[in-house]
Amino acid sequence: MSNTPVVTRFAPSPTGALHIGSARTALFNWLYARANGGTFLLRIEDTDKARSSDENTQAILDGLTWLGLEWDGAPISQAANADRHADVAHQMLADGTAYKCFSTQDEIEAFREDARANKTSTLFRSPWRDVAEADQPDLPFVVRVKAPRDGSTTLTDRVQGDVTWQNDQLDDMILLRSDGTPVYMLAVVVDDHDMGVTHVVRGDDHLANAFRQNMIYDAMGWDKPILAHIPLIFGPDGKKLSKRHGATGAAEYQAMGYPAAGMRNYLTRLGWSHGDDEFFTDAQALEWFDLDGIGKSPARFDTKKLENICGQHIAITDDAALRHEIAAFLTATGAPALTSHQSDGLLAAMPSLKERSKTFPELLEKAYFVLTSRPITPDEKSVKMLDDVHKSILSELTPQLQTVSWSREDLEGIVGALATAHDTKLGKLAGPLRAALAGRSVSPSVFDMMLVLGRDETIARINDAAA
RNA sequence: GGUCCCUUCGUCUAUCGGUUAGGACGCCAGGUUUUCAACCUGGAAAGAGGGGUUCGAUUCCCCUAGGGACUGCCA
Repeated sequence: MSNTPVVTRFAPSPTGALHIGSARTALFNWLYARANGGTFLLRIEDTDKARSSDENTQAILDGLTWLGLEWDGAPISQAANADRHADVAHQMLADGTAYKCFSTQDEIEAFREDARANKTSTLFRSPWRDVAEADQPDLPFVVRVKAPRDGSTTLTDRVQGDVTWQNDQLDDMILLRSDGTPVYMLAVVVDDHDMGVTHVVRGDDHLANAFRQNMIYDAMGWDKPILAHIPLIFGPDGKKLSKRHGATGAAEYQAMGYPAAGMRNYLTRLGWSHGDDEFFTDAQALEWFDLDGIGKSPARFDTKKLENICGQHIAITDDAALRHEIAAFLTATGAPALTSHQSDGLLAAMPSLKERSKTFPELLEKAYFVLTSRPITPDEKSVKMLDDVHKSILSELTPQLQTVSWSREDLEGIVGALATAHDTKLGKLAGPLRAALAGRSVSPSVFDMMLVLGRDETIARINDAAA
C-alpha cells in the first residue's frame, strides 16, 4: 500500500508487573514492526504518579528483554510530555474544538447517581459547552472536547472490521483536569501522533476509547493511525486471566523455566494463525505474521500446549545457546551459577537432554548426573535398584569397561551380553546402572550418560555403587 | 441500564457458499521402549439456538441466549 515505514508502539502503564496478555500485545507490535522493517517503540504511561513505580517500569523492561522483544530507542516517558499534551488542549480551546467546563465533581457525581437510579444515560452533558467566554466565571475548570452530537462515526479496524458508533453516545470527555494536568486519553493521542505511530495494536478493551481518541485526531486534523484491537487472553475457565488462575506475569513464566522462544511461539499462535502452522521459528513468524491473521474472539491460555511448544523449541535450540539460556535462567531465579566443570558437562550432555525436556527445570533434573560429583548419594528409588544381586552384576561390568572401545555400539554390546549371561534383559540392568551413574531414576539413556561421563568416571561410579 | 465486540471438538484453530468440517495440544486404547521424554497406530470429540437469503450454508443477514469490553478530573 503506502511506502510509509511502519511504526508501532507498546504502551504499558507501570502499575504492576508485565502481564502475559500485555506481553502478547507487545509481541504483536514487535512482530508487525519487525516483519515490515519498521520501528517498535516503547512508551511508559507513567502519568498516574500514585500507582506508577520505577520498580514496575524496570520489571516491564526486564520482561520484554527476556522475551526478546527489543524496542527501538530509549523508552519514552509519557509524564515527561505533559506540557506538550496541555499545549494541544489549549490549542483545541483556541480552535473552539474544546471548551472550559466549570461543573464540579460533586455536581457531576450527583447527576450520574440520579441517572443510574432512573436508568437513564449517565453521559454528562456540561451546561458550559456553549457559554460565551464573557459569561464564564472565574473558577477552576476542566477542559472538555466538544464531541459531535449528530450522525455516526465508523472506524475501520484491522481486526474488528468496521465498527460504527452513534455520535450521541460520545461524551465531552475531559482533556485537562482542573489542576491543568492532561488526562490519559489526550496523552495517548498526542504521543502517538508525535511519535509517528502508524499502527496502533492494543487490547480490545481500548476499542471504545478509539472513538473518544478519534475526536482529538479530528479536532487537530492529524493523520490517524491504522487500528488493530486484539482480543484479550482469558484463563482456562474463560474468565479474565487473573491471579487465581496461577501465573499471570511474564516473569513468572520465566521463573518456571519456559524458554523465551517457546513463549513467543505459543503467544503468537494464541489468537493468531497462519493456516495450520503451530510450531514455528522466529524467522517463520516474521515471514508469516500479519494483522489479518489475528482472530476476533478471545483465547484461553493453555499451559499444556505451552509446554508442548516449549519442548519442541528446546529440542531445536543450539546446544551452546541453550547452555547460555539455562545459565541466565539460573541467575534470574537466584539459583547458584554452574561451575565451569558443570557447565561443560551440561554442554556435553545437551544433545540427550534437550530431546526430552519441556522446561529448564526438567532439563536440569535430567542433567543431575553431570552436575553432581562423586560420591553420588542415590535417591530413594535408586537405592532400591541397587540391591546385592545387581551390585554383584554391576561389579562384573567394570573389568569389561576397562578395555571396551568407548562407543555406543560396543557399550550396548557388553551390557547386553551381561544381561544375557544373567538370563535377564537389558531393561532389568538399565535401572541399577542408571542408579549407579546418576543416583536418580530420571535421566538420559544409560549409554548416553556413559559416553558423556567417559570411561574413568563411569567405572568409578559403578565401583562406588557396587561397593 | 446504554453502547460496542465475540460464539467451530475440552483447548488453540483451519475453512474466505458446495469438504466424509481438517490440523495441533490434551484425552482414551494398543504398540515400541532403558527411567523420563519421545515415537508409531487407532479412537472419542465441534459449527450456541431460531429464523431468513440461496439450488446449496459453519461461511452472508436478522433475532434470541451466553460471554466480554467500555460507560472516571485511572491508565
